[in-house]
Amino acid sequence: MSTEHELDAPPWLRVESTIMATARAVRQAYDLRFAELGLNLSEASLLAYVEEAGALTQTRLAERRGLGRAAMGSVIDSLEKRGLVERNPDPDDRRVWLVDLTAAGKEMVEQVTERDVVLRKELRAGISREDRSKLAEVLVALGNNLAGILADDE
Amino acid sequence: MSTEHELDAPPWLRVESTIMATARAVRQAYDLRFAELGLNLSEASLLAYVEEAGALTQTRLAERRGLGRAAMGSVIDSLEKRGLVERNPDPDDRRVWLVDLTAAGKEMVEQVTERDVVLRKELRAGISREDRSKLAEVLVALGNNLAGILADDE
DNA sequence: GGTCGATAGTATGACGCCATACAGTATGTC
DNA sequence: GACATACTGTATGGCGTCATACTATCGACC
Repeated sequence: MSTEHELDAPPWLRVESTIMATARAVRQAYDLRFAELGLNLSEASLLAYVEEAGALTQTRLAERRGLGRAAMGSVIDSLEKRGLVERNPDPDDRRVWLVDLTAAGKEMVEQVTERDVVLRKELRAGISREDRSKLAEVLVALGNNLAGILADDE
Repeated sequence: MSTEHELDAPPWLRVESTIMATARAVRQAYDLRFAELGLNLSEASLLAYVEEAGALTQTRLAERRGLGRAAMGSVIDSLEKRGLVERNPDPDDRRVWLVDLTAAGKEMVEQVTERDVVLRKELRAGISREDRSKLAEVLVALGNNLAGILADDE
């Protein structure tokens, strides 16, 4: 099996490294495909998320998308500059912004989705549904172990 | 199945995001455990790799560890400053350095390996060998698809 | 109703990695 | 041998993310 060497290799060539390398490649591939739209992966995915979830505060968005609040703020900044997203005040809490799509943002989401569908099909080539399911399952288990380690050690 | 939502969720919550989040957590966990040694993951893994593979040029190291040459250079810089690694000239090629461990570096590798063994055991908790094997296999397949995409689009 | 601890968003500085451009060196060709 | 081409390592600037510290605001308790 071609992956056997991955598992029997010393730690530094192992699954952990493969995960990180794959993550970098995923980002590159999405960035490449979204470049025509003037977006990167973080921006495109936030647009699509807001369309689905509706207007949310920045902290909620950060939590759900797995980013820090500062990082989320800067993604929103750049989308706002391009007029794809707007910050609306929340009448009940003057600390927060409710981030929502503009009309231009809604149009952009369609472009993003089109490209995403194509890219995902290419990524899935030769990988069965069960394989993908298993991948997610094991990654989640790994993530849980990692969360425990990070929490325990403070 | 608890991961089902991952796969049926919109693209932005899917396997790709999980991969990237897991990659970040892996880095954090290793960085945390190596912090006592004054090392981060990149530095520790390079030390261990050099011990295994012997003295190599920076470009070879970069290729095998999946980094760019510039990034590899700066990892070596910081290890060299701490006296864990040394750059020796290659008598046959004045362009290159042969990067090798110092005596202090060899001692450090033992510390690194100890901690790595412990950490890997924790990471593997509840994940069978077949699961890990499958994980690597699917990640490699995904990586190949990604490499094709990145190459095709230039 | 004032005060105090929590929370939202922002500013700043750091890190790891990348891509590009550059100077020095090697190698193959005429 | 001279020259063009390829390759090594480094410098620089950019990107995305994080951690920390700060201000403004909320909510609860005296």
